Amino acid sequence: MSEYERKQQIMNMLYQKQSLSVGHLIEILQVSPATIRRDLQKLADKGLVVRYKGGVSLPKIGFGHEPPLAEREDKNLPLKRAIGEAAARLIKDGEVIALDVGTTAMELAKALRSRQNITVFTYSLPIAYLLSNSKVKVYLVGGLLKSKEMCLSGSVARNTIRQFHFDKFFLGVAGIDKNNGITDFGMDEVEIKRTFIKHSNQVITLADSSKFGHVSFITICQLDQVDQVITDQGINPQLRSDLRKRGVNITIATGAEEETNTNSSKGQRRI
Amino acid sequence: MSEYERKQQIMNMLYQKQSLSVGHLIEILQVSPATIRRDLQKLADKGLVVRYKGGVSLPKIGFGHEPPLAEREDKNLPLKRAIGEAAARLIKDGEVIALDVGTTAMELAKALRSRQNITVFTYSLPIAYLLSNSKVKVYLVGGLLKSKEMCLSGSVARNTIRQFHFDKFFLGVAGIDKNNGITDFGMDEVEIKRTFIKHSNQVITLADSSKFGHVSFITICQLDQVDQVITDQGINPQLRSDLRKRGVNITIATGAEEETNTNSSKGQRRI
DNA sequence: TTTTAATTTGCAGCTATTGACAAAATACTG
DNA sequence: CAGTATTTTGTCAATAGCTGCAAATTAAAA
Repeated sequence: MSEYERKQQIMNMLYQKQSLSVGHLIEILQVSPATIRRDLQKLADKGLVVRYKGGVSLPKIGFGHEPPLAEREDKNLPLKRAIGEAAARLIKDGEVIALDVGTTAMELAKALRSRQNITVFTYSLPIAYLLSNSKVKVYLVGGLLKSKEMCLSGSVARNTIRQFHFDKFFLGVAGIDKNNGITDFGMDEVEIKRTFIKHSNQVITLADSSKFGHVSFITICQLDQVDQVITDQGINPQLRSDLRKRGVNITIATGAEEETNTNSSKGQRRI
Repeated sequence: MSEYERKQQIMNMLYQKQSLSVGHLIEILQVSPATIRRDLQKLADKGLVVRYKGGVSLPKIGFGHEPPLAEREDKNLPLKRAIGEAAARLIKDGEVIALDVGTTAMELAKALRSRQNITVFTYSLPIAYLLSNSKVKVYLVGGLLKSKEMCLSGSVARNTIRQFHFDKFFLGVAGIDKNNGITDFGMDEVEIKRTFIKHSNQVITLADSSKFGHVSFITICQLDQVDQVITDQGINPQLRSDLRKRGVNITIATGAEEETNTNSSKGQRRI
């Protein structure tokens, strides 16, 4: 078995068991301890696992488990995480929400893993996977699977959505602009987004500051159809006041409430 | 064989095996290592494969999360694979089929990865994921996500299914018995299975020999609603003739047709 | 603290890969 | 048709990468 396959298998097993001992891996993969440790070292360098003496585990943030989708690093991730956490605080017990595809929506999903009495509708398979071993009730819309984005689309998807009404829809976007409204690329996804908007009580847009003033290919909707926008501190004050003048309710996610006690005290120190 | 043909064959084999070694490719394609490596280099440049020392594999899209089902070893797996491959041979170009959840259906899905012009409907997320980077068109029904089986269920799922009609439904079961018919456990899944049966032209049951004479909790349907049963050589001849007397059309998958003709020069159905 | 276990590091052997170049096949041109 | 250019393929040597062993180091436990 090649190094690549070994790493693949380690990650697969980790997603199932959350943590693995080096000894166990030696038995399973039939290679020397040194080799396993070198593999784990490399995975840890990429941030895919957390190393501790005697084994590895998936990286943790707060309580739940870290996402399957940790592959590529996104330098805006901390911002997106703050936005996701701010968005999660808007969701009250018992609500039924709709969740868009994309990394920002994924961050919101992560923040929801510790919640209960929440129902999430989504058309994103990664988000459905992420929430599948939590107490959140997950509904997936039907439809044609788009392999690149791993999301569902088409008339089947829209028909599923039309059967329901959601308390809140959390919308991910490519661009938000005072003249051109909310824009995105990808016709299939835009159709789904519009359908969700039509069937939701409140539309809450998740957009990190890089999205402001940017215009993408397709207009999803105008600004007045959006009830609230959540973004990060990086937003240009000029843009912000422009949008506020247009009646857009903008929330700035500070991400101040950092997990100060995450990996303090005993056991499990990072290597 | 031209470079183009070689690349096609490499991709086809990859869809079946997920990863290949350079050495293996040299044997199969009968060219020098340098040539294989150049081919793989070009494929990797286009993002069609991921290169690693000693071989290649299909790129992991979205989440590098292999279904839990694939992981646990199943000593009946070779039998199930033979059944899956036999079932795949029943599927003709252009057909729209429905696929059940479970390991046997998963083997059928694996056998379909190298096909094209096939449309698959399923309520299993692992199967959808497996087929997502192939040329098969994948539709997922909507519904409530059951985290244990990673499948969709409930009235949303049934309503999605009711909108369609399928050429063939491949049914996985827990038990098949001459008196009690086809049985399974799990109310939610059984409801889905029944709905698929109602909307399919042909019902083909996939059942390894251990399932025969076994009765599970819930009756899915009687034997006369099933058009064909595919099983392995291990089946008790007595049971088999009993069922045949009842008009059940039983196919024995031998698994004999091991890759003998896969790479025999001009076999090449499609390029 | 001492003891024990896990990890890191350097080394040697092995295998895969890369790059340069020549040979062969193919396509193009007069 | 011959001759030339272009592309593809194979060979070989140099390089880089992986693995297992064992010694040295470091962290956890008693």
